[in-house]
Amino acid sequence: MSERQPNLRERRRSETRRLVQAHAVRLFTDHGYDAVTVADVAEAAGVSAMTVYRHFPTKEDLVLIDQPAQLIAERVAASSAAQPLVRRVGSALIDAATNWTGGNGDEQAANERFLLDCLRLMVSTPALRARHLDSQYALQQAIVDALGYDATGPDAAFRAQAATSACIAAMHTALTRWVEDDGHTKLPDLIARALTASFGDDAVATRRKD
Amino acid sequence: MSERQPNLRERRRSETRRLVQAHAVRLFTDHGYDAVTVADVAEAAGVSAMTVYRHFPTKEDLVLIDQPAQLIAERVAASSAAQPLVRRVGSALIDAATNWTGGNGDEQAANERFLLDCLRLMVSTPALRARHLDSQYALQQAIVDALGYDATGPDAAFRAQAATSACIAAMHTALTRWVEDDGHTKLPDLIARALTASFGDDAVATRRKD
DNA sequence: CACCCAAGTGTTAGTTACTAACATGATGGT
DNA sequence: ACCATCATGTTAGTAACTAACACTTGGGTG
Repeated sequence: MSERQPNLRERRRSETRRLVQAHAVRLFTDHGYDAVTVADVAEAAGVSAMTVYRHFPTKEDLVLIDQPAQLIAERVAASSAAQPLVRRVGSALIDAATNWTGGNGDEQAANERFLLDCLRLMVSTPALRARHLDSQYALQQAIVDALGYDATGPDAAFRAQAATSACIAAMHTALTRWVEDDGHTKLPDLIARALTASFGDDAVATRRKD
Repeated sequence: MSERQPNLRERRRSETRRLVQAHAVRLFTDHGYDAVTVADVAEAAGVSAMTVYRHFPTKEDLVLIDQPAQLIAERVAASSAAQPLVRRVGSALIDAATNWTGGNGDEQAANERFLLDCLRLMVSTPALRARHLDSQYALQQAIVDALGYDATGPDAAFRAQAATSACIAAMHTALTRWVEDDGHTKLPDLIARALTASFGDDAVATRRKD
């Protein structure tokens, strides 16, 4: 909390970015993603269409959320290589989700509501769903790199790819359910249940059986 | 092989469709998906741009392949409900892949080469990869329906969703590897290996332990 | 065989996402 | 006080689609 010295320019920039995105999600939610043009969003936010594109490369990016891929990858890399693959990845995913949705401030609650709005759109709109799935594909690559099985041979790398993709798919199912429940169920719990349903009890139960 | 009585119109129609798609995949492979316009494809195929859109709703559909979702769903529905979820789904996927890539005629070999070209584009082009992942999402819904766990309660349905999505993700990893190997390794074997890496030996070994 | 309907195709005009290039006004350091 | 830089606006252009209308041709019907 010490590098709090953003320029006026930077503050303005991130503020318009936030404004544009907020108006976009609201309009998309109210009238449907396809029925709202980028020009509409720009007008609602009081900027030009070009400014929207300067902040968000595509219309889809107005809704897509950056998952903390960096954070997840770090946790995976830090995990013990002695554990089975699915547990290494699964634990990292649960861990990251805890830090992601946790917190109980006022701002945090608003953030979570916004996040749920975005995810609702992502699940229901084909174009957004497709892009979101592809971004999880990128997350998969980051995790596989962090696992460090590339050098062990092509077969080990293949197994790492397979196990990681399966874990992420289970997490995606949990995410979908989380949205359907409007965020009432705790996300980490949902992920743990999804992993258990896919890989069995021993893939998740980190508390016993060290 | 007995309902061979297609109209001349229908034959012409499917022939132009095939022609357009073949030229499209060739051009995309040679110059890159983004560098080729729909007008280019139309010109190469000797038709108007409008005709291309009449056969393929979007440019992406020129490359996307219909996976035999119907076939897979039927096999899942026919499998014994006593088996664990991942084995029910996994066996169906392996089974379907066997019937899909099998065969050894001349036409079959050409089909497989075309299929590999399409998949290569799907893996390397972001827009196509995203759409492909979304189509597998649709496959997931079909499989979950076929599993028949919807009526058993919301928790069972959630477990079915999770396990199915994980299986499909593993299959997708196998598909990607298959493309990288240019189809040299047998696809069913790759799927089996991916499933084993994710879920352990007992998820696949159908030969012993009935 | 003549007739007519419908299907496949072409043409044109329009919308929308997105890009490139240049102009302008404000910010921030010197 | 001065100037470079950055955020933004404006304009013009490309390409993926869509809608509407006209034309040709295969195919069934009298």
